[in-house]
Amino acid sequence: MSSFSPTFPNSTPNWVPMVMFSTCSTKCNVTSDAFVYPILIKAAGKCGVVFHAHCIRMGHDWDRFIRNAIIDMYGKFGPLEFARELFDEIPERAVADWNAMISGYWNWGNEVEARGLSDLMPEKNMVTWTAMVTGYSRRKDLEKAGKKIFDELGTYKNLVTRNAMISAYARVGDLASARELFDKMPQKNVISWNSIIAGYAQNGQSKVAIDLFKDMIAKDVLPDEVTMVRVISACGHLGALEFGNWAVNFLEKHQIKLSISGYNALIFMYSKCGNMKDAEEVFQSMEARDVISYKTLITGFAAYGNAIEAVELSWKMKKENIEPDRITYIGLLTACSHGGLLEEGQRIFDSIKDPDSDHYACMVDLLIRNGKLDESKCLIGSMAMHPRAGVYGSLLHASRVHKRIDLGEFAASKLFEIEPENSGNYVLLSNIYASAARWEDVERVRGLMTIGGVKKTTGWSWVEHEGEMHKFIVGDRSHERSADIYRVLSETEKKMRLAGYMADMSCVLKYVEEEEMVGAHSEKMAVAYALLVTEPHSVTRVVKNLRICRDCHTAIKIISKLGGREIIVRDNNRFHCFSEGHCSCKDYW
DNA sequence: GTAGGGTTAG
Repeated sequence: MSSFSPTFPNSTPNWVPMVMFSTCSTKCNVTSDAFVYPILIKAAGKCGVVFHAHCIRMGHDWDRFIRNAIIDMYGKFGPLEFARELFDEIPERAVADWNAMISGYWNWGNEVEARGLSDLMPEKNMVTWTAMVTGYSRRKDLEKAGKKIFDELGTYKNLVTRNAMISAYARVGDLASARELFDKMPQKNVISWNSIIAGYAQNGQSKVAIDLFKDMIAKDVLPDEVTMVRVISACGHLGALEFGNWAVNFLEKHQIKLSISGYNALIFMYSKCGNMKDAEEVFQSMEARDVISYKTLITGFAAYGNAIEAVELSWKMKKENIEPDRITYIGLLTACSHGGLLEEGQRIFDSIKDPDSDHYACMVDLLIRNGKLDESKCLIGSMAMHPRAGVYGSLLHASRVHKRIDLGEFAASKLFEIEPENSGNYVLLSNIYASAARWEDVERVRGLMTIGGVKKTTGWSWVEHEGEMHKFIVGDRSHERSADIYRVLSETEKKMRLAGYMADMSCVLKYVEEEEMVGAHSEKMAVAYALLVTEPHSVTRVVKNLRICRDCHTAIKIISKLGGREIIVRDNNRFHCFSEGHCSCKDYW
């Protein structure tokens, strides 16, 4: 962050709204300069400027271009009916008019009208096909109707349609086809790279996305903002702060300017990496913020346990007249839950107009963390909709912590119905029985898993070192420093035991042999590796200050270097900052 | 000299 000084190049240039305003105010009394208007309207659209331009009067040859640009604008920003009115008034429609209208329908998710128009139009071109392919892939509906379009494309294959197909394949999760098409392309441009990088990133393969980005650089293709947004976001998902900082330097070096989404990606990356100071700095430096800026930072604070900051942000949001959406509320409730703000959480929950199952799950979690297990069961009972897995998941976890077998059985029975394939639920229930020494029940639950053919998912974890990601899989010894890792692991265990941290150790090391918890083994490998490459001699000191948060026992990840007496550990989506024997979440054992 | 491809959130 040190050398990072943001500007806002993509804020709307002043002249655009001015010209737009004069266009409208003169009732589109176009002059011979009218040919610039379609370009200006398009430019305005790219900047997000919407203006009222429904008053077009035809009187000039160029007006059909203006009208087309306006249809496009309404198609993007609404109201769509205005676009349709203009479209219906056209006596002789050009292919471009049909295409603009069809894209408008797809933008608003109206497949029926989009398809209807495409069937009606007398002649299609490449643009029509591209719009249709993209439309179907957005609906994840390539199988039903889009495949036919793919085949029909035939002679229309060019750079743009291929790019559209790559992102279409990626959007429906068919990365193999996307990659095949990408590799075989006679020409590529930056959008081809963006499409394939986005494809991997969207499908949870952030590492491949970053590797492709490295390829791209090596091939001297200059990335643009969209590439960087994807790469920075991928760094966030991986917790790869070193490479993320490299990317920030790259932005500066190549003078790639960021818009709001670029800044949002930076907020996301820094928050995910536990670097809330820089996340907040980016947020503060922005000239304009949207709901994503807010919810990303709120979610970051929530994960880090800074409930007050999260709640204060929601007030600031109100002042800026930005309406929280459902994910913002999830972030806020999570923050209250992790920060112990029961009343504030309850107040926020009550203020949600139409709470969904996820909001209930957060609320159940909040009640449980405050010891209100039976109240949470009541809340579940009061739900108008069918509770999703997360709702019972919170209850099941709490039942283990509070040793409430009755509630655990209740939650597990529901979870076995909703997601019978999820091995974690069986493991948790069997652990609940085990902690009460009810071995017959332990065996019974394991039997259920065998009968149902439920397989434990393979645990894996990773840690970043010098810009490279190291992946560890349960039972895997293929890492080049595997011998060292196991040595550090066993030394750590001994030192922890000598230091008298048996209880904490259970979370980090107890299950090395048993591999009881999903992923625990690989997480420990990652921890050991982090110790190995950072400060191998400070293991004892770190261990002395370590307290394990009750949520950490499923997954532990060190994402920062072990400097001083502070250690930042990350589980799936939450940070725990331990120092002096305290955890930032105030939720440690 | 219109229209089509890539963008952030639990």
